[in-house]
Amino acid sequence: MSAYEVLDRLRDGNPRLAPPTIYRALAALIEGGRVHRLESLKAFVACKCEQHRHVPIFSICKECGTVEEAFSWHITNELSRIAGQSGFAPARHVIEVHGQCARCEAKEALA
Amino acid sequence: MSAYEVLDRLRDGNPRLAPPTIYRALAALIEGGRVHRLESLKAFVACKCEQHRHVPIFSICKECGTVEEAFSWHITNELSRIAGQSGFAPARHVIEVHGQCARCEAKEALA
DNA sequence: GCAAGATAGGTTATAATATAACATGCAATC
DNA sequence: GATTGCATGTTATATTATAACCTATCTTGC
Repeated sequence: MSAYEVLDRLRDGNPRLAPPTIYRALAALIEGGRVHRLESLKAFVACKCEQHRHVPIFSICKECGTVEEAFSWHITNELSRIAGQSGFAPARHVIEVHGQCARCEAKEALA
Repeated sequence: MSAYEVLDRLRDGNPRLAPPTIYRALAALIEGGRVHRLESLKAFVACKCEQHRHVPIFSICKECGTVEEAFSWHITNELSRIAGQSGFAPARHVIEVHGQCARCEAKEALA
């Protein structure tokens, strides 16, 4: 969902709502780990995990737009290690994989 | 460099240049692997590698904006494996690490 | 209680990023 | 030379995001 889609939805009940309000709310939710920003889509998703403090790995279907959230300490650590080789101190990871979900692949195979 | 920074530079020699021209050129360069888009910065970098067909891992310094490009088959494969667990077919990976580069850390330690 | 400052959220305006839609020109083909 | 197809130019606008300022509420010391 883009920030402006959120805005449109909330405007139904609250017609004076403006973009900064949305962006501030999203910033707070992201801060708290309840929402993630999908950088490559300029969009936002609710965090689906119980534990809101991991590094998320997103699989994004280019057909239907469905987003799956996964995580892996192994990848997070390995990524920190590689980035850290030149003395870089990692603070935030962005990991997104674009492709096609199982459902859309099946659909395409039929056609 | 943002698309509009590129535009401003090229406008010096070519005042009628417009955004779609820049975006089309960038799209072609990205297609050819000569340029990458930094999704989390809405910016573009020239690919510094000889071999323009790998999956890049970017380390982005939040102080000075310097971007380092690395790669790792291990991470790429592991990421494909994890995304693929639910039948997802990976096509494009976005891997970006934000943090502080060695130089900026040193500078901060002095201050 | 009340003035002074701090803080959160509202509001207006605009900046920055990106693309749609249409126009033009040029080359290849017939 | 007309026709068609493609690349690029051009205009306009859509989309995403933030700056700057305003207002109300809360807070702390007096």
